[in-house]
Amino acid sequence: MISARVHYACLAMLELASHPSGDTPVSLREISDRHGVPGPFLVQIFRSLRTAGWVQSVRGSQGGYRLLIRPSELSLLEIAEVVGYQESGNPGTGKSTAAELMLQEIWDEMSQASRNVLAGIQLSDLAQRHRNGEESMFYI
Amino acid sequence: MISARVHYACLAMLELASHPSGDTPVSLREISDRHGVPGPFLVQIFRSLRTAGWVQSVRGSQGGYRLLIRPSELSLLEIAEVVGYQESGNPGTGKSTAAELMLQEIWDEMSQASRNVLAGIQLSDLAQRHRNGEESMFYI
DNA sequence: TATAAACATGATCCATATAGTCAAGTATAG
DNA sequence: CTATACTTGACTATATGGATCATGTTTATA
Repeated sequence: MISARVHYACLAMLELASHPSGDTPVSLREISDRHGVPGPFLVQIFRSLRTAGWVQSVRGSQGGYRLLIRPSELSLLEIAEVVGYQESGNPGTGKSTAAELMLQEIWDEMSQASRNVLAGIQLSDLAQRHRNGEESMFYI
Repeated sequence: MISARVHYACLAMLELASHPSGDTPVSLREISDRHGVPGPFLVQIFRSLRTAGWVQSVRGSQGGYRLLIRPSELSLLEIAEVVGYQESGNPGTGKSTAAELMLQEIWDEMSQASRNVLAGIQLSDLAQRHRNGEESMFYI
């Protein structure tokens, strides 16, 4: 359902958001080591994050990435989408029986339901929850 | 998001549910022709539906399939699952950072949200909606 | 009883997307 | 000037889903 790409991307952004800003940037190596993320794969993901303008790359020794955007202004849905969440719409796009259209509406509704979950969680929520251990504090 | 398999399966069950019971069974050919469903693919799908015990096959000439279950007792989620909706769980199953577990919960919640949509629609709802043209009458 | 209509079963193929890799290059701290 | 680390672009491999084929079995009906 959720691709590894999206999973890693959110993990990475959370890592950046949890890092004291103004400090030395976070290297891919750190993220790659801390969680089991395959190194070169992270590179691909960060390319997308950088294109989106959310992170800044610092080249050279002691380089890495810094967060550019306020974590409260970025939802998980936005992150997921920028690394390729659900490019291709649902099936059946093209034919058209009454029955098929009806089903199509349902698939859309479904898709919307899951997107709403992601849309409702900001990166800042994630970071806060992370700091406070594992207590569930989204819907308070 | 929704596979063609699931789409076709729901379409097929709707077709059976819309057919006067006690009448001659519905042949795969009819379904295949009416909507653009590739013939031999339907065979695969009906194998699952039959194994689930929801349809009865009638072999020989004039054969086809009959619905065995009450449409009000079957949800779209059940149909989707029997033809292989979301066998494999979300990614990350195996590792375990605090951050990863936290994300995992979110993916699960997401998955649950979409499943709830399907779980909330019975085959009978679908059939009724189909009869009454295209008016939305799910949440009344 | 012969034949055509249909389902039954199992194997197989192909296209696409995703996960993951490689290599050559550039920038920068120390 | 060297090690570290990002940049870019191409590339491979594996799994999944979609779709097909071939062969066999059952049964209505002419």
